[in-house]
Amino acid sequence: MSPPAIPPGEIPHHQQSYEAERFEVANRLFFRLYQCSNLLHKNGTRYMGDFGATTQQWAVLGALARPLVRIKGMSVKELIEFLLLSRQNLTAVLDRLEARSWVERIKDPEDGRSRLIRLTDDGNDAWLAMRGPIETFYGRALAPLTENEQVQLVHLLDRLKGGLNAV
Amino acid sequence: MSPPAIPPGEIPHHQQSYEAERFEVANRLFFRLYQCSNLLHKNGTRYMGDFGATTQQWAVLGALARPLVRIKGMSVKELIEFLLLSRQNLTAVLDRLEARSWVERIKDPEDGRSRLIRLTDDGNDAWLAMRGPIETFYGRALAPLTENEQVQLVHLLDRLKGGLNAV
DNA sequence: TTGATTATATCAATATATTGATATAATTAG
DNA sequence: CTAATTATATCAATATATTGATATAATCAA
Repeated sequence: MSPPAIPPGEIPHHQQSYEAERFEVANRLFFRLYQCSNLLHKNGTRYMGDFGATTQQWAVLGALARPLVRIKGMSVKELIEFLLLSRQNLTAVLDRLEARSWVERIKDPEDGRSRLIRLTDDGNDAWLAMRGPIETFYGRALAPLTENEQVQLVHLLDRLKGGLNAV
Repeated sequence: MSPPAIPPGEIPHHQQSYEAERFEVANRLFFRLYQCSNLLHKNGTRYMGDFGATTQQWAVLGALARPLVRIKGMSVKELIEFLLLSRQNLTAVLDRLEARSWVERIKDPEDGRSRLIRLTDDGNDAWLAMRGPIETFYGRALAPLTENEQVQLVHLLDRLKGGLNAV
């Protein structure tokens, strides 16, 4: 038997549905990402209620609380590249954190143009106090996933981040 | 040989590092989610530049363009539960979409209190035109993942959504 | 029918979040 | 030394995004 003729310029039916299926998977993937992000910010901020903090401030404090950064601080440019948000937006978040005395802007001894953002002692205390609710949040949010699945999800999100960055 | 004695009230060292490792995985997972979400909105909106639309409007149009919804429309309440954002926020997004004549609010024949949000013909045309850039965006963003990995990621995000919803 | 509930809308306050334009100061390259 | 670059900041406009309080109209339960 010879294969069925395909009219020129027309996409075979099985290939059309293949393309459609690929789109459906991608669409579902990004919509789930969208939903998870909405829930992360909505419920995450709720968990930070006792501190009057938001998930954005949580992210900044978390970045600055890392062992090596805790002492040296981090430049605005580094924070922007790490958190992936705009300079103007980060400035506003830092202003609020500075107004609460949770972070301070100090001069970079190695580059006069640069200013280093550093956690204050108050900011460090706040971060340590937040760790409790954050651990509870993590535990509950990740309850449906095994430890292996969590590691796997981190790897996949890592790759997705690379793709989204190069888009 | 007897096992080493563990001082009461003190957590054994190997268990401490286990807990710390668990937290690290969770922390990395949610930070990757945070970064991916930032990139999705930042670059996604850039891809919608020709239409002057945002990722939020993209999400709403996508929800309303689905086969069964296209004709009947969707109540505000259903949209809120689907998109997982606040009523006040959705109202503002719908106001902008209505001002552009991309959606319309019609009375629900089955419930006088409810109003159905429906895509207009203009809105449907806009959505169809957006499909091109969206497919390009999806293709590039998912380039680092195999088809199997994409399906797997959808499943894992599905579970994560469940956890985040119950948190 | 009265009363509670439900669906939506609106107003206000606050915090993100983007792009674009402009400004200042410090470093670096020529 | 001069000029270009770099790092940050600021102002403006617009679009999300939240909670809380208030209002209106329709449905539903008693």
